[in-house]
Amino acid sequence: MGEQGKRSQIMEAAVRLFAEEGFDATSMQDIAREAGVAKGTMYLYFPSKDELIAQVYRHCYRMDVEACRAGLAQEKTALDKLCRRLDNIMDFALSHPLESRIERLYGSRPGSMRRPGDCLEELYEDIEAVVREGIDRGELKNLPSELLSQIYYGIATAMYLSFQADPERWADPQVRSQCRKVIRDSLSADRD
Amino acid sequence: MGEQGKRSQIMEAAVRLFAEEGFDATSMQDIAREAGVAKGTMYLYFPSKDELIAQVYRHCYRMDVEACRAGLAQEKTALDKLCRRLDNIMDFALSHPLESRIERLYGSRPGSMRRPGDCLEELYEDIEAVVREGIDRGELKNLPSELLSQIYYGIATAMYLSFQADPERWADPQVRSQCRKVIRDSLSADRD
Amino acid sequence: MGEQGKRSQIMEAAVRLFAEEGFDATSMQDIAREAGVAKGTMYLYFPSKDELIAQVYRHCYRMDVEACRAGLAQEKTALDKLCRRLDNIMDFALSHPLESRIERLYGSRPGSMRRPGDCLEELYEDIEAVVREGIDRGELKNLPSELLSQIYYGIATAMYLSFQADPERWADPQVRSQCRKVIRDSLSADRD
Amino acid sequence: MGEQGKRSQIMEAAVRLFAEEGFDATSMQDIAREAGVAKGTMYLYFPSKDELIAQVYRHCYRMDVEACRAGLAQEKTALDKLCRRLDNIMDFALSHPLESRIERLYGSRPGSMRRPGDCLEELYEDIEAVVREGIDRGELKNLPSELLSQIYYGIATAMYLSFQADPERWADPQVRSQCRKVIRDSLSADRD
DNA sequence: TATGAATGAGTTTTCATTCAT
DNA sequence: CATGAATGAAAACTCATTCAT
Repeated sequence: MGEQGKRSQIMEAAVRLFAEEGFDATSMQDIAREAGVAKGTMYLYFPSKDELIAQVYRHCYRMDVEACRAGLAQEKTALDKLCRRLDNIMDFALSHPLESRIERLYGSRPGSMRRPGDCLEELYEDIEAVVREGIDRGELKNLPSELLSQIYYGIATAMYLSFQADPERWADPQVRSQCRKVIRDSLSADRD
Repeated sequence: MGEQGKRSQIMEAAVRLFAEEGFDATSMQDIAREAGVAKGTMYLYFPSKDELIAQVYRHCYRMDVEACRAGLAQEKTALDKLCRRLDNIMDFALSHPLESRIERLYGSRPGSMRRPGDCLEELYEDIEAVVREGIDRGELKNLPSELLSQIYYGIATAMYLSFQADPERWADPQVRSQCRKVIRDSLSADRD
Repeated sequence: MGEQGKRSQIMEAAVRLFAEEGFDATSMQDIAREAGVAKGTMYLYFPSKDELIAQVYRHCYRMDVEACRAGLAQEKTALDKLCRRLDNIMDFALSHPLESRIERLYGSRPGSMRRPGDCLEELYEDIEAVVREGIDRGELKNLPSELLSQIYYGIATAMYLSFQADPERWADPQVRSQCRKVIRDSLSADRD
Repeated sequence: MGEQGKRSQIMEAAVRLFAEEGFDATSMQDIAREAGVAKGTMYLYFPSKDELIAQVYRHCYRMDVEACRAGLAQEKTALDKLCRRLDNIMDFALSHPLESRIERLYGSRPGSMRRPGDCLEELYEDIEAVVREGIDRGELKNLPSELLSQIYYGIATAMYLSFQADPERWADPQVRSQCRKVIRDSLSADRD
């Protein structure tokens, strides 16, 4: 596991340490030690610590995006898509706590907004497209799609934080359906 | 504003810089320069950078707690209280973006969970008490109070992030009532 | 005790702290606190830390010189004078351990040789005069007086260090006479 | 001399500066400059200034111990051993004035007694064993062995300080024999 | 490609000294 | 006289980055 190259070793070590200690409290030396390579080797694969951080983030982010898109095509309504995606989000977050932590740490990092193409955009755009469609069809509340997407993510994050302490509970089908209900209730338009 | 003492000057400079650059990327020297005092002066008022960070955080946190509690007593139902509090949260967050940022930065800081009595506890406990009561009365969804509180905060945060770009929009009464409706829909129990 | 002036308070506090912690590890602040005066007050009585150290040393040194000269006039032979002086040295050292420590600390301080008139000179000159006379009279070994004086002091210091742990033992008259014998044996010329 | 490694360069520079300026008055920067290396390099070889001091001391101490033990086995009586050792002590001290100074500085350092295994123990124990044996055999004065050892060291130190100014004089065989006589006279028991 | 010794800019912190009150 | 807030030079130590091997 991890021996298809020095690059992966370094990335995995970095994910582990960054998630546990934070970006600033982790030195290049720490990562090199954890990865089992020399300090100089780090710079053969990553030109700088900043770039390593960015690539670690992008790595985690890509895994998340991939996982979150699974099976979305099968769902018809916007709410079904959003609920399906909630499952994906939770499954990923609970099975990849380190990568999730990295995403959150990076998102709240000052200065990260400055790097274009860095942050969450793809995830948000996916969601916003679905949300926009749902609003247009009258399925979702008539609020700015950007706001509604944020709310959706806010709820998903809340659930992740809550289930994180005891990931087993999320496996319970009844719990999942209750959580889907929360999503539906918050986002769906009044019917009648 | 800010000349009633070196201590305040330093705190205000620290709030500004920490919020903009993060805790680690801001040096004591930077803060001293921004505050217009000498490096050594910092240590007359704060025994270490760690302690400065902690006190800056507590300062922001206290302002937030105070602001969020305003007028809660007048509300009767749990939902009314939560909606009133949403107003307070948004008003504070939009009028004190730096302090809000500090709160979020500190909360996601690795290692900050270790200092007991530090983090968000008071705010969460306030909310959880209301939520628990609402659940008991059948007013709110029958979910773990801790989860429901997280969801409430998740939605509030989402709204803050969304309105942050254009704080004026939150002043619109129609927008506010729509946002309250989201809170109500997500948290309230099914009636029948 | 110590209230005949700020100056004395400061000196006494300095003696205590310098003896216990050393010159470098004791800050002006520490001394001010111990003396119960403000930091600035220190500089009304001593122009600098270096000067305070020098004056503290001279104070201890003067006490020592005074104590060591007591009763010397009554003794006739060089050996009697040296033995009497040994008593004085030991009595002073054991009853003024702080002052003795200061003297030793200052003596081994690098850079202290540079200040003229600082170090031990008076004590040494006293002794050397006696020693020289003793040599001339054939009473003491025919060695350079400077060497013999050093040896005398070396033995006295050794005794001080040895009795320091249990000062009571020095009160025993038999012990004292044994110690005098050591002095006599080492310094006196062969008789025949 | 000194180019068999950075570590030695640093140690030698440290010995020089510590001996001349003292431990506290010598900064890591000073040593780095004297050794011709960068500040950071110091910390590749010594984890802290305290540790550097301790290792410098141990280095000097070991050299001393080694030198002082030479040829002791050949001597039979306690007095012969102590005289032979006096030669060793003087030879080492006069040929290694820096190392000797370091030993004395470290010994009189406040706080150095706290590090166990640090100070002079080995040297003292060596001597005390010889002294104890000499007392038991009636060869030396019947005084506490600890006191007699101190006196021996006191005399040796006195001689070192005295010859330091003009080391050539110690080479004179007549001088040496006179000095040995002082040792014999001070320590040996009365014969009759 | 891989190493790790070497660097030096930058960080936190201390403290002797000054000076307005 | 007395104070103690303010200063800034200097110290110990860290760490991203380079480069000779």
